[in-house]
Amino acid sequence: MWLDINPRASDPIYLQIIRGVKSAVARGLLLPGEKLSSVRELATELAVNHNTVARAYQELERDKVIEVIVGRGTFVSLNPKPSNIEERTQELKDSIKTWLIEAHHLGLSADEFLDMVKRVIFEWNDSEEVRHDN
Amino acid sequence: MWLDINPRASDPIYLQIIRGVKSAVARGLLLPGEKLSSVRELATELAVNHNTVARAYQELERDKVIEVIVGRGTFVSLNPKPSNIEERTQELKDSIKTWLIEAHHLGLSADEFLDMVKRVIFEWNDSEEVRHDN
Amino acid sequence: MWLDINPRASDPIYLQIIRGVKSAVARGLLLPGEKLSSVRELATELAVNHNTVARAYQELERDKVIEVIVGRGTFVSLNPKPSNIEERTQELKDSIKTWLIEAHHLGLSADEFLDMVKRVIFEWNDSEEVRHDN
Amino acid sequence: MWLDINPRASDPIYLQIIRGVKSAVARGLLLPGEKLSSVRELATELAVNHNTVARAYQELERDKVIEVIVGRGTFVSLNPKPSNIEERTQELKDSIKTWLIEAHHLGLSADEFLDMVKRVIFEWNDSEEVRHDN
DNA sequence: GTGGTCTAGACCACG
DNA sequence: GTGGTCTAGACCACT
Repeated sequence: MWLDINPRASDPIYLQIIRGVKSAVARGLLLPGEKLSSVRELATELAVNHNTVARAYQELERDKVIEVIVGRGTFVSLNPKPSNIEERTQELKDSIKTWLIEAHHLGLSADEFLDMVKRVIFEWNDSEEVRHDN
Repeated sequence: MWLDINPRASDPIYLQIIRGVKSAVARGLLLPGEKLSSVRELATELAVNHNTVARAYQELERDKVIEVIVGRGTFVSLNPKPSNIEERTQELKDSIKTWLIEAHHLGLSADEFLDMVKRVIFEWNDSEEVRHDN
Repeated sequence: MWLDINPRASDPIYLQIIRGVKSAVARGLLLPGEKLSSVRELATELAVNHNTVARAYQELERDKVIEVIVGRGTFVSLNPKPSNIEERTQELKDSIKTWLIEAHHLGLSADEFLDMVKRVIFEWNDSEEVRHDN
Repeated sequence: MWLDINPRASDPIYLQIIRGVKSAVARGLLLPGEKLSSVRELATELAVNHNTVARAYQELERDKVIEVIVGRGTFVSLNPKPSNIEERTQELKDSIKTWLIEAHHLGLSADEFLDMVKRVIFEWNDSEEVRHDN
């Protein structure tokens, strides 16, 4: 299973699902057009309430990451075009700034922080090409 | 005022205060040993309840960002030594990964993400030396 | 009820709750994975405000004694890993030293103090196996 | 100076003074009959408010650790007989139990806790004979 | 129903 | 005047 949920984590399960799906799409574990498990199937697999999965799917649809075709199911978008790019890019920058400050208080310089980012990207690339042909 | 709060933001006020103080310390707007506004003063300035400020101060003290001297007030730590460095460094990396995925879905490549990080750091450095001698 | 609180004691109620829970966990009255009373239930039982219980639970969670599963409740940690072990071990030693001095002024020699410690441990062991199989 | 105060510590200064004096007496740094600094002298030396020192002296007198002879000064008691021994012995036991539980949650067994107590006693004895003849 | 956050207002310990 | 604690009651997010 490419999705791994931790109910003990502090961030809400629906967010973990959203991130999990986004991650899988970004890494090519889920390909454009591919069908996702239904809400109830996924809820059973993950042992969570189906309302939780439904909420995650709704937000993913709003983000144009997935598409619902009524009567057919839910699919990974063929042309993912997130809607409010500007707003979310700003969020992204705010987050980076927050974490930069956090890093500072952890004793990391800006350069060390940058190195950490590079390392994360490297690890990410390293594990990316898992399934582009499956 | 170096701190400003948005009571309608989604993240809690006490967290905004914590981040604001950490940011001010990291940028030298608040110098080691400097006295902070008292709990009730700051509460009045920010128009929030004093318990909210108290909670923020307590968490900052646990993080060794600030120190309380009973009956005298609250001061920026002289030697800030955060305690759970390992754990929090891991959180930091997890966060970066999450935002890397988010960036991907915003149409940014890893390189573009890295550029954004560099830009944020640059802007940060640019505004850092605001008050080291004031 | 394995927890009882004295609202007129000098140490704060939330600390009494923390100690009570830690004690119950240490003695096996609360087993790993077991569900605790909800914040509001316990508040009612103890006749204290729910915020007071919430604060105690939050500190216990930071200490990894308990875990919160959102929407489900609060549970005794399966793998308790306190974080600041070194710092807190030092506090422990300082405390012992303080009490050793106190014992001296109560007319106890170091040996008698040690005997008292042994006795406390003995009484503790004696009551420990209360419910490992319940 | 045999007394060392840390205003940044979490426990109140007056308690630190009490403990400092008790410790000095227990170790023979202050001998029975010896004169203590006056309240105002000590307050100046320690750079604390004289009310704080006064409070500490009052409690030390109640504990029969020191004696005030009006017009002459304050002296270490010749026959130290603390008053409410039973009550305070119970406090002592409660404290030990609290710290035993704390040790448990720090991953220490009862035996390791006992070893720690022995070590503290040993270190104490090691530094005790500093000034019995001065 | 679960915990998390916030307000308003009160009291206490400390310096 | 400083922070620490507590209550009563409210609203929100999550499952």
